[in-house]
Order: sequence, then structure tokens, then C-alpha cells
Amino acid sequence: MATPSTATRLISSQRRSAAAPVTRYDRRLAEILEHATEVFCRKGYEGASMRDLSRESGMSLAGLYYYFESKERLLYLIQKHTFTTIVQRLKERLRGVTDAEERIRIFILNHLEYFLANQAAMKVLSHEAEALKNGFASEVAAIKREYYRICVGLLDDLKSERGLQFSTRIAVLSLFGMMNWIYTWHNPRVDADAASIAREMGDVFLRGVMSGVKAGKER
Amino acid sequence: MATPSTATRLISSQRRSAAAPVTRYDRRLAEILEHATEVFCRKGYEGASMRDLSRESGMSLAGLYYYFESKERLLYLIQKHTFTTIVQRLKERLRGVTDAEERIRIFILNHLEYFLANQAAMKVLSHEAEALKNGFASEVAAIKREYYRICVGLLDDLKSERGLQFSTRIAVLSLFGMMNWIYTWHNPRVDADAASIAREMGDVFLRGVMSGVKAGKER
DNA sequence: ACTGTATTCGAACGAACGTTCGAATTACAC
DNA sequence: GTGTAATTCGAACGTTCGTTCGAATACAGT
Repeated sequence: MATPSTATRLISSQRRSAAAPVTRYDRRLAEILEHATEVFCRKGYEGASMRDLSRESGMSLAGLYYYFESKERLLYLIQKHTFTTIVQRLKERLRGVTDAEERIRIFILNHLEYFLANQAAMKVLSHEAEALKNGFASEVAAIKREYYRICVGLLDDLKSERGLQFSTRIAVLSLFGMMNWIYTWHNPRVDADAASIAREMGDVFLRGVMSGVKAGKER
Repeated sequence: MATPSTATRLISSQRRSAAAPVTRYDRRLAEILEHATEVFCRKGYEGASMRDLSRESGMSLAGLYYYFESKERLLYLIQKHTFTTIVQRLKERLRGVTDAEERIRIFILNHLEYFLANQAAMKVLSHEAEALKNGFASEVAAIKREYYRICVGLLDDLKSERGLQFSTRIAVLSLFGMMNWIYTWHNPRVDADAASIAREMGDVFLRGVMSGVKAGKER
């Protein structure tokens, strides 16, 4: 019996945290995902063909299907892994920090650092957000919602701590816009590193929301 | 002799400003562009097939090619028209206004109003920025650069008028990010109208850049 | 060296793609 | 109403698409 593909293999992939086997299969799959990310980034999900992915990863067209059962599932794996990682790193970095402003700066820095260090993956995540169909889409959307909620929480904390008044929704979505748009313009030969950009964007955004109208007393 | 297609017909389309013939051809082409915009918005440029466009616009597959010679040229026509219009409207609105802050608020309002009133077209413009190849791409890129330069000018004016100190490039690109990202989240049933959002984004952005460090005297 | 499982591949499938062509139809000037 | 040009269409072109299948190869345990 052959053809395991990611469906059956997810269990073995879970075990990695226990005794770290990191099978040959896991390694090869990660390699393919990496190449696929690069191709999706360059040509877009619809624009990239399975033959492109085959050529780029050095594996035959049919061989790819040993590792995942469809092109869509491949995109799903990329998006899920990328999103899960960025959320997890954020949680680690936030642990122990209590100052509301500092926490937002950490959020911005974490986002931009990961974005620039994994530009291809993050572009695929941002740009191909609508490419997945119902089943796959909802699972990625759930992580996205969690990430969004975290940011809303951070801003609400700042708001109540300093008695500010602004629409959290618009503020959060504006911040995401500022940060995510970076994939359309960032040029490593011209632009500064993530930390500098994070400071600059953080300055504009935080001064923007903090120098606003203070809320009067309730009712 | 049949098959004019947009190549030969551009001249007649130019004359429109003089005596406004607005031929049957022009009207039909505009209709098709409108439907195509909607389909590109929903399924993406690569994801939308000529057969989709045919079905949506009610014209036969072959019939479409009477109006433009390729799918790529169709996207080009949509992008060029959309971009040209928004730049032109901006210039009209800026005429006569001298206050630097007010001019930036006009820029934001113009952008968001047009964005929300022509959401499909603007999404196609934002999302499919890389879909065009060399020839077509450079012409659209030129308009985009002009639009970008206008915004840089507005911010530089504000900077020197108030003696501010920040990176114009990062500020402009952050602003574009805030505004353009709107196509990923705006929901007319939940979110306010363009004017409200423009005010809110303008508040955050302008306070952000204006409450920054003032520049010391030169050298 | 042998055996069984894990991995890879060449070749092909039917479907869908963008585009073309010549004929049919429609609209309009006279 | 007739003739001419503008417009539309059905049918097909050759390519490329995502996916499948059975055979071939590599590898691990004995």
C-alpha cells in the first residue's frame, strides 16, 4: 500500500513534538512547501501550474501527489503553517509584557519581522486569502480571526488604560493595512530592516490613536 | 472588413471629448468592461475564464474578441480607465485648496470615496497589479507612479510647512496600505460610509505624522 | 542477497483554457 | 427595399490544466 499523503500522515507529524523523529517524509514535504511558496508568490496561486511546482522542486509531476492530494490542499498547508507560526511567536513574545503600548509595539514588530523574513509565504497568505474553497478556507479563516481578535484586545486595553476614544475596528484594520501592504513595496536594497519600519509605523499609528480625543466619563 | 477592436478604435474614443459621439461600440465596450470588472473582482484575473466573462456579459465567447484582442488587454483597459479617472478627480478636487493638511484630507477622501463607489474596479486594480506583462504593465505603472508622486508632494508640503521629521516614503506607503487594504474587509452593512472612514483614517494618520518630532534647524 | 515497504516517475486521462475563422445576423444609409 | 458595413456567433483549433495509474526504483530490516 502506497500513497499516504498528508491526510494520513498528519498523525506522525503531530508526534514530532514528543520524540522529534522528523521523518524523511516530513523533510521532503517541507522542502516542497518551500519551493511551492516561492512559486505561488511569484506567479500567484491560479497562475502557478503543478508543472511549475514540479520543475521548481525537482520532483516529477506525479511525484508531488505522493505528498498532498491536490493543489488546493498544498496552498492550505502553506497558509495554515505560516499563520500558525506567526500567532505562536506572537504569544511567546507577549508573555510577561504588561504595558499596553509596549504590547502593541511587540505586535507590530513581530508581524513585520516575520513578514520580511518570510516574505514569500506572507505574500501568499495575504494575497491568496480568497483562493481556498469552503472547507479549507474556514480553517484558515479561524486562525486569522484569532489573530485579529488578539490585536483588537491589545487596542482595547490601550483604549481603557488611557481613556481613549476611537473605533477599534477601523484602527485595527488600518494597522493591518499598513503592515500587510508592505509586500507590494518593500525592497531590501532600499528599505530599512523590520525593526526600523516597525518603529516608524508604530510611531505613526500609536501617536495617531493616542493623541486623539479622550473619552468623557460614561453616560 | 470587420474586427476593429480597441487598437484601431482608440482614436474614435479620443474624439469623444470634442463632439461626444459615444458610438454604439463605445457603449457596448463599456458594458462589457463593467461585467468583466465584476468577474475579475470575484474570481481574480487568472481565475476568471473568457467563458465566465462571456456568460456574465451575455455575449458569445467569440463576440468578445470583436471588442478587444486579448484577455490581458481587457484587464489593461479596466486598470487604465480606473486609475486615470481617480487621478483626474483628485486633481480637480485639489484645485484651489492650499492648506497642506486639508489637501491630504482631500486625497484620502477622494481615494476612499472612489474605492467604495467602485469597489470591484479598485480591487482589480489593487489585487491584480502584477498580472499584466511588460508592455501593458509599464503604462499602468506610469499612472501609478504619478499618483504616488502626488501623495509624496502633499506630505512633503506638510512636512516643510510644519517643520516635521519623518520618512515620507514610509508614511506614504503606510497611508496607501491603510486605504487599499479596505477591499479585504469593508462591508457596507457594517461599516460607515467613505466620508466617516476617511475622517477616521485621516485623524489617525495625520495626528500620527504631525505629533512627531519637529526637525531641528538644518545642520 | 532477499523481501517488503516507501518513494518516484512516464504516460496518459478528460476537461478547460485563450484564441481564431468564416458564416450568419443585425443595424443603418440610401 | 436593397446593399453595405458593423456586429455576433457556433464550432473548432492547439495547448495546458489538475489529476490518476501502474510500473519502476530506492531503501530498511533481515
